[in-house]
Parts: sequence; C-alpha cells; structure tokens
Amino acid sequence: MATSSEENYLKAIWKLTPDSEAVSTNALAEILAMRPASVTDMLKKLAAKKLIGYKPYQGVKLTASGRKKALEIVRKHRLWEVFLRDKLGFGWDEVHDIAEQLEHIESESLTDRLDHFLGFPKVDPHGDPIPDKDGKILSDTGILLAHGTVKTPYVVVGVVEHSPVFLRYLDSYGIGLGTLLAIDNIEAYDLSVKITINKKKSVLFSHEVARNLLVTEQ
Amino acid sequence: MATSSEENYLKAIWKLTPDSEAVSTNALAEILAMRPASVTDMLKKLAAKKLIGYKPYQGVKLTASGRKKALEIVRKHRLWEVFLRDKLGFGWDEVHDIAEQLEHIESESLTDRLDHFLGFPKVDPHGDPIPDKDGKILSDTGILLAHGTVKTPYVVVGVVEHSPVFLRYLDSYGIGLGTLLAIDNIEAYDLSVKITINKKKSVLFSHEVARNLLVTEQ
DNA sequence: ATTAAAATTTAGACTAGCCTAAAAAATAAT
DNA sequence: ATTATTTTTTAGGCTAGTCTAAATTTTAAT
Ligand SMILES: [Mn+2]
Ligand SMILES: [Mn+2]
Ligand SMILES: [Mn+2]
Ligand SMILES: [Mn+2]
Repeated sequence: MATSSEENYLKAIWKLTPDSEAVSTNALAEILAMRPASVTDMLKKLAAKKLIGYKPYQGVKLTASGRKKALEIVRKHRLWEVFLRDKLGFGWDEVHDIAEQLEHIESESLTDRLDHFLGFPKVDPHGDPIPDKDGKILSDTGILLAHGTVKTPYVVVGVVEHSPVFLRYLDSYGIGLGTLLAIDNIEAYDLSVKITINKKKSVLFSHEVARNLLVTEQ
Repeated sequence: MATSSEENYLKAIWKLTPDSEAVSTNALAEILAMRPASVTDMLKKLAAKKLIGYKPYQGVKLTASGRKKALEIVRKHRLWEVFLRDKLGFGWDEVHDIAEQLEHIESESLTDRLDHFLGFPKVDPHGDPIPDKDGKILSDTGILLAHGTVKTPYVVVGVVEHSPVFLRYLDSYGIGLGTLLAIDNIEAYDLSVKITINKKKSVLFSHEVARNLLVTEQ
C-alpha cells in the first residue's frame, strides 16, 4: 500500500512527536537527510492519502491511520532488531541499519509470527518499547543518568543516542541493558560523573555520556 | 549496488538459463510480467554495468559477475524460504512471495549469519538447491515422476511447478519432500497415473501432476 | 526471392522521488 | 511598523522504471 519512502516519512513524523503534535517541514528534512522542497512534495502526497493533516506553512500531524501505519513500521523495525540480536547474534550497534531495510517487508502474518517466534519481546536491543499488534506502545521508562542522584543504585534500561560509535563505546565499558550503575559524584565544573559499574570498577564519564543513558532505580 | 529491479532481471535471466545460454527479450518479458520494450531498456542498463552481454536482436547472457550477483539473490531467496518454514512455521505454499521481498535485503553478514542459524541447509522448501557463499550450486537432482517406471519405489525431492495452488493440492494428499511414492500403473489413454502414497493409500493423478513432481529412486 | 509474421528496438510519455534556485509567507529584529 | 531573516512552498529539472505505439530487424512462409 504505502511505499518505503512514505513509510520513512511517517516514521520520522512519529519519532519527532510521538504524541501527535505539529512537525515542521525543516525538522523533517533534517532527520530524513532531505531537502525541505522534497519534504513538501511528499507531505502533499501523504495528505492526499489522509495519512497526515497538512496545511501549508502550518506543519503536519499524523492522522489516526497515519499514526497506525507509523507504529506498524516501528513495530517491525524493533522486532527485526530483536531477531538480529537474539537469533543471529548481531551486536546492538549493528542491528539498526539492517532493520531499516527489513521494516519495509510487507506481510502481516510475517510480523506476527516473528513476534511469536521471539517470545513477544517488550523492548528492542536499545531498550525502546515495541508496539503490539494493535499499535499500543508503552511510554519510555527511565530517567537520564545525568539527572540521577549520587549513591542511588541504578540499572540501565535504554539509550538516547543510538549511534554505533556510542553503543560500541558503552560495550568497551561492559555497559548494556541491565547493567548496574551508581553515581559516585558529579563534578560541578563540567558535570562529568564518576560512575561505579556493576559494583566493581569506577570510571569517569562526560556529561555527554550521562545524558544519553537511560536508567531506573534499583 | 544493484537495485531490486536489476536484481529481479538478473535472477530471471539465470532462471531461464542456469547454464548461461542466450535468453530472448520476450522470454524475459514473459516471466517478469513486463513489456518487451521495458525489458530492452533494462537490458541496456545491465549491459552498461557489465552484468550481461547484450547485442541488439541477439538475446542476452549473464557475465561472470552477473551470474554471481544472480546467485547471491537466489541464495538469499532460498535461505529466507527455509527460515520462514523452519523457524516461523509457514507452509511451503506461503514462503515464496515473502522471500521475493526478503531476497533484496542487502547485508552480506546477515545472509551468512542466517545460513549459519539455519544449519547450512542444502535445499529450500521446494527442494531447490541453495547456492553457497561462493555461488556454488548443486545441479537439480531427481527425475519427473511422469518419466518414472511402474513399481519402482520413489521419494519426492522437489517440484517443478511452484504455485501455491499446486503445493496446497499436494498438501491435501499428504505429499511433501520426502514422501514415498510408487507408480501402480500408467494409463495409456491420457497418461494419468495411479500412485501409492507412503505405501498406504492409492490415488489417481493426472499427467499434469506427474510431470510437476521430482523424485529419486528408493 | 519475396512477402508475411513475429520479435525486438526506438520514440515519446508518465509517475515517484529526489534536487536546485527562486518566490512567497511567516517570524523576528530594529 | 518597517525591514530583515528564516521557513516553506513553487517552478522546473533529473533519473529510474515502467508503459503504448510505431519503426525496424529477424525469422518463417510462400
Ligand atoms: Mn533502530
Ligand atoms: Mn532500536
Ligand atoms: Mn521461491
Ligand atoms: Mn523455493
């Protein structure tokens, strides 16, 4: 029904406003790595298909059916990421690019059988929640480690930044989903943080790292 | 590198002449369900990329690199078919259409990990051999049941016709890869065959069915 | 050897999806 | 309230991949 390109636009709009606020043409062009003029063209097509609400110069919003479609793509993307890691042994830094292709495979039964095969996972390898068959999706849990308090025991539940280079950096410290972290202290000067990983080694992270890690207490 | 469309053309050429004979424009148009004029256009593009040898009015042949590329697609297609049946539980009548999409996913490591995950299968759900990483592929085994002799014990190793309707017809008789068949007799009038399935029930098949079943002795 | 038929290519057109450059509208600054 | 800046849209252009209709070439039939 929808082309890969259309699906990428819908997903991008959803990512920018999971709660269906208005999104600007430039913001879309930015994350799609495309020119604003191209975005305007596509927005007209999506509007003609009633997948978005679009008034010139006013930004766009997903319609109910557009949001449903976007969540289908997100669901497929995240399920495939789980498959790639759990079944094929890819690292969390490798799964995204391949899932970008796999998310466009069209077959409802494929998606549902995959979900079943994977044991109905709740989150993907980056801790992001996986929408269910009906498009229901849990809200992201966790706070930024950068907003955490000293001495509180935390567990990593997700990442904000998804770039392979960041993920591999975390790998190099043995940090992944489920890793226990505690803040030893926060340096007032540059907000860098001293962290104890898994109750063992203590290391220093920049604020940049701390505000890209999602954690929950306990 | 190659587009999905280009890949489909290369695969179609390979299917028409696995041994790299010349293929006609019309034959390609036929199996690609496209117009000859469109095929001519694409042949020029493939020739420019040195994937085929093309002389106007003379038909086309795959070059070594074109054949390699074609076999990569066939490898991916057949591996995904195995995945869909073995891991997700799809029937052999359902896997082809989904594999038509999955075969275009680009990632060498994905293909190789999938192969490993599946236990390096030798044949796909229809009995067709799966090319290895280097493009080596076994020649099809088996003879047509229609060419078989009475009373010889045969085992089904493949199908010629791949249509879901034919495959489901076989399902309805409990016939799949590995099923034991014996020809009780061949009717001289219309070449219909009386067959014993798995040494149990005996049924009558048209010649049409018999020449779409591949079997080997014993 | 001509002529007829079939196969193939060429010519011209269309859509999707992108682009650049210019125009228009909205927003921010004076 | 103008003017300047930023955002967005319009206009026109390009490529890939398809199509129809017409021309050309090859093959088959007389
Ligand atoms: Mn991802
Ligand atoms: Mn993810
Ligand atoms: Mn197939
Ligand atoms: Mn097959």
